[in-house]
Amino acid sequence: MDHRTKRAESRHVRYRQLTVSEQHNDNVSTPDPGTETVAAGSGLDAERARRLALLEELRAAGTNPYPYRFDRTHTLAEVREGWGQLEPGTETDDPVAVAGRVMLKRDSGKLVFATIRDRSGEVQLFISKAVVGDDAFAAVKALDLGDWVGVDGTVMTTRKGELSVKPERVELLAKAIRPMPDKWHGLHDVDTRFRQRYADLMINEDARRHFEIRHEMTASFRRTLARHGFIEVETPVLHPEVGGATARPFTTHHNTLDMSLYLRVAVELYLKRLIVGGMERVYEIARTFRNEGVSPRHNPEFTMMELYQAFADWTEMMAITEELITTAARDALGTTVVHVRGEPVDLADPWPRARLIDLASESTGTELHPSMPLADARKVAAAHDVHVEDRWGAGKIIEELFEKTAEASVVRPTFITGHPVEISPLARVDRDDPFLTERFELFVDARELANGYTELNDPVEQRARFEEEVAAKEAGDDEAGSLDEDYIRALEYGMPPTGGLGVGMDRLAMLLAGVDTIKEVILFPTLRPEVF
RNA sequence: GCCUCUCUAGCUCAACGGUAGAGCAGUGGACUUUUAAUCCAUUGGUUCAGGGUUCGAGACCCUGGGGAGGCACCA
Repeated sequence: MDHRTKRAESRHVRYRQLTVSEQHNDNVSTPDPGTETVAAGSGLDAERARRLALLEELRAAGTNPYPYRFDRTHTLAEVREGWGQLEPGTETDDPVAVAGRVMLKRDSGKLVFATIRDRSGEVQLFISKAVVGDDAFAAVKALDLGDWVGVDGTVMTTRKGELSVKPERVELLAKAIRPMPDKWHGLHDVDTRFRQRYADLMINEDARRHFEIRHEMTASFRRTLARHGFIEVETPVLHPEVGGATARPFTTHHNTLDMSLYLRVAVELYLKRLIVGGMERVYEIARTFRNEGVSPRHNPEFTMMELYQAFADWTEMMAITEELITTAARDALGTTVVHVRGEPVDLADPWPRARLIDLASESTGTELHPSMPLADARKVAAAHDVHVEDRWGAGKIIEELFEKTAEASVVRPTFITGHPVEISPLARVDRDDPFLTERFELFVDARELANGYTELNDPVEQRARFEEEVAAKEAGDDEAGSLDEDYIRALEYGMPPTGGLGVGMDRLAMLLAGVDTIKEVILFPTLRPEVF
């Protein structure tokens, strides 16, 4: 048996039924207690009641206002590609089946113009009463903005040259019960935009564009990493220990195992276990959770791409950082030029490198180095109004000084390098300076976008560094990690020389999309629950 | 967590302390090449919630709630 034929027939039947039911439209004034009460008045409730009543009429006439499928032959972009060059006033016999949401409707008596949109674009429907017939035309007139329709018709252009599909049949694919946001002004209320992302996406072109860019960026990363021989892996989200980053975790509990678990704050320690195991090049695009503040640059859950490469050091990590990001810009935007604070920045230009201690020294006017006496470092901090905890060493104080005095001026892409050992418990000591590490952070527009280093693979030294963290935690630092015995055991099996990198995907998406709040690149940002 | 701002019709926005309004959407009507179609008519409100001041509160004050920005913390 031929399903396709049967389906086409049944669609036709449904359509005819729909048009019959639409004749009820002429009868709204007919006494009908139920309809009368719901149709009275306006406002959201009345509008929903009106459309729900319409649904019941369709169903009563045997029409399903929510049919199961529609077979389309062309996306709207494909229609535009195929027939975009038609001269004004051209009629073709080229058949297409297209589907989309009704975005605009212009009723001019015996003609209705409707703009429909699918994921790929918009095309106008040119619906003629003479072509579709009286009943079907009434059904078209009863369509609401926001309804989904499927159309069989031919391609044409109007006298003014507007590319259009001239339907022979219009099938309702899904009835909208709730009105769309304003067709001209759109949806501005930020609360509503983030809570009802579906409404935001249907009406705001920019919102759709941000997430297309984000998708292209992520897809580009995967392609670049594949070219370099990296394997994508998935490691636990639920961690028995906190580690891999200095951050406050979310805590949860497993009932059957009766154990506390933490939502991961990083994937670093798991990925390096895989390097120990010999996987050589691994990465994870990892949803990560930090129980900290919410701000235009911070969401409690966010996405980091972390990669680890055996036999590489930090110099290779800087090179791949540049390649990943410039390629992603090219793939997502078609250009490597992005805008930072209104100024064009070409990501393809070389990214300067500057040592963190040099920038901090420059901005404070004092030579700073983690080997300096603690008292001197504290003096500089006091002079710059930087709060200092008793347990902090000179390295941590220098980092604070950098953040307070120098970070804001790093606007163009810059690798900040050479972080003090004290603030880099997993990074390897600089081969030329025992107080610094072979580490870098990429800053753009004063925001940290990436962080990478030559990995510490000496299990004895790693244990000592962990013990310092444990001491810090006991001294009251609730962001410090704990001692991960299993990770030390892994290192004891031997981890090859390794370079590692983490990239903040949300922040990179912000840079590419040219937005200044992280909520614009997270589909469903964390919000307090809505009260209904 | 603190400070500031903000919340009015489904959406976008008005309203000096003095009868809550407009545009869009909706409803009824006209129109066979429109482009946010246009034209005529028209429905629609617990002004976030609860108190208070006042002859009178959308507006002023207090408390609470949502959101935004800033600070703190972080990526």
